[in-house]
Amino acid sequence: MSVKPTLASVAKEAGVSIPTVSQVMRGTGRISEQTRKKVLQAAKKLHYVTDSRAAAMRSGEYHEVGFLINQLSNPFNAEVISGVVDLLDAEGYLVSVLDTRDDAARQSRHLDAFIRQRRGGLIWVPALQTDDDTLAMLAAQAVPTVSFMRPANAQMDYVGIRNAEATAMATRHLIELGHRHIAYLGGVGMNFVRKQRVEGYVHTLSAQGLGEGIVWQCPENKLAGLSAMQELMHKHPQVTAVVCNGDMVAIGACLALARDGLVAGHDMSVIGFDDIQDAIVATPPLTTMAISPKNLGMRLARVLLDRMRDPKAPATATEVSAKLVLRQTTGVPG
Amino acid sequence: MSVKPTLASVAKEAGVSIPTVSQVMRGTGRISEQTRKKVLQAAKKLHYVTDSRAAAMRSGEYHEVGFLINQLSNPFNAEVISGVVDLLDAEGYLVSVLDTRDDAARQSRHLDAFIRQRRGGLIWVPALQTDDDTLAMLAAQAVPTVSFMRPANAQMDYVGIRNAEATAMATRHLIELGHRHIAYLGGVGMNFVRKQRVEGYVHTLSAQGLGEGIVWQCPENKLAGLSAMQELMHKHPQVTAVVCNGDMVAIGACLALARDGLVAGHDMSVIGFDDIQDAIVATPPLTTMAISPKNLGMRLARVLLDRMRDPKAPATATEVSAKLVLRQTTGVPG
DNA sequence: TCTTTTAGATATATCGTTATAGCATAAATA
DNA sequence: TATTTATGCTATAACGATATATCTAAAAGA
Repeated sequence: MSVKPTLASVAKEAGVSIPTVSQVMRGTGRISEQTRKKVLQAAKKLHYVTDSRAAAMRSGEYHEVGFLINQLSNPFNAEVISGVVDLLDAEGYLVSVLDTRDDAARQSRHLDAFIRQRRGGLIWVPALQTDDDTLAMLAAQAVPTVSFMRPANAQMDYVGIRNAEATAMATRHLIELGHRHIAYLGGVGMNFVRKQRVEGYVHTLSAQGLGEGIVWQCPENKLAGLSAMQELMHKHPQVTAVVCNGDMVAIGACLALARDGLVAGHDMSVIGFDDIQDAIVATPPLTTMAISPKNLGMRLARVLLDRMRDPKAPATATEVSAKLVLRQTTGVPG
Repeated sequence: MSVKPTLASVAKEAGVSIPTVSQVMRGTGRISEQTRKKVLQAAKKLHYVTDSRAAAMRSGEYHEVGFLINQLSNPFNAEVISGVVDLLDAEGYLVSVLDTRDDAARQSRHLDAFIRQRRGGLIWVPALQTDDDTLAMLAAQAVPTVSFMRPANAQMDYVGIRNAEATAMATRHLIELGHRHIAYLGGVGMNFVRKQRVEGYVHTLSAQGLGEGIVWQCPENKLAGLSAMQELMHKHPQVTAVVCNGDMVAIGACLALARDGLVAGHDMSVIGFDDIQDAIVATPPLTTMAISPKNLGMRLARVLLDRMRDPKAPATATEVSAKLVLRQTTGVPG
């Protein structure tokens, strides 16, 4: 294997100076057609590729952004990422994804490494337990940053979901179907998103005089949803409907029903959140609060682009609404 | 927002020279305890974080690696990634994930951007239609690279799966159960992985005098698996068992059966590949050729580490075996 | 013919680090 | 006391690129 090609080696190969090569590569300055060809040929021969870190160091222009996500294995997130990448890719940015797994220590390490790389911008879902030191560090670095799902503070752009509105809508839907004992299932701890969602659920219940509700925890995956639903049914047999924190949990809940020979939408109503691809092929197909993850991702990307172009503009907060998508897991109480 | 802190600003704050700060930050050289404290305090106050690009440029040491994956939304890949990250994170490397979506043009753009960043290492699943130019470019850059799933060429390390062995095992299992009309379902085009898997299937069939088999294409997701299975059953009603290219397709196939009121493992045997988490909670639970994705990821990481430590060592090829995990989607012909 | 303009290239400084060598001052040795 | 050695810090050059200024030769104008 040869050594990495640099401007210097290309310049030598083409018999010109280093700045000349630099100008040819970027299409700036006054260069004769003859020299241009000579340089391009040499660059091609040596497989020259610009060292963007060295370039960025001098020019101050960064075309790399990072995306710190809290759970890479969640298909909803994967689709958001694809939306972000689609738009930023078209604008000439490289998007690198890092998985924090919602662990503050891991996030801190990743964030440190990210800052060390001096990328152009950052999108992140602040991990649970994110401490003030981390926020102070991030602010000190002056990196254009957008918070996703969970707002970090008022000085930082934020893109998220109207969570309370969505769960209120879901709960209302179940009440209108005639349900009186509705539980909330999913999510762990009282993080921002879950707090909002639970609030929307609780407020709607109490506004209708249906008590304080039943709130049940579980991690965001199918297996956890399955066993949580089993426990819930055992402890609270009067429940006839559940609002779920996410589709994975909702699908898990439906699996629990199926194991007991029950049918979702008939014996028990289940409503999800996210509208992941699995929701459509689930049996029965899942009624859910739909977010278009791809659009959400593109919105995120646009906010980040705006921030990078104008670092001094006031911070923005963007919230998108969820839409109730009726499929077959909700119905009148059986 | 303040300007980004540098060694120079910390040096000024602490009243010492730039090299002194550099030495304190890295714990090298001879520094008095007094100066050390002074510098650390100044660094903390300004939230100084090393610019790793500038550092790497001088020292030649890179602690960032990239992972170009062909499908981020596939949970199997997500688990492989988590294995890679776990090990490399512990060794002080930052892993950035890029999604090529198996598109050669997108891969080419990402690879270019990656090379421009001069990272320390690369793991990639060469996209379908990867051209020789791309390989030549990569070779010219002298970046430690490991190919995953699909070998790029003999000069490059490779970590993958014993595909033919696995599908042969799967096919043999079905034959032993008494099946005589076994189809192969899933995958698109004749890429390396699919070719090997189909070969394992075809050889086993013909060795048993069961003809050439039926090979059916479809993308690696549940919905595609569902409709492909419907078509397959319509065109080839004699088929009683299918070997699938992946669990997503297998689960989709089971959904197709359920829609027709059929039961996998009884009316039709289905065997998957990967053993993703969904395989366990599928109804019925999926029989599959299991790979431990996390271990695979850690293996990958170790090969990359070895390569980075010794760039001149001969290229290695590592293949892991799949294990038949019996659940409920295979049984005697109904 | 002499000056001015312009095209086409290059010299030089710089970005934020690290590596190497060097230079004081204090301590240890002869 | 003179010399060596160790300690603690700094000057300088480099990494690979870009920005700015400069320089030469040819073309255009006076």
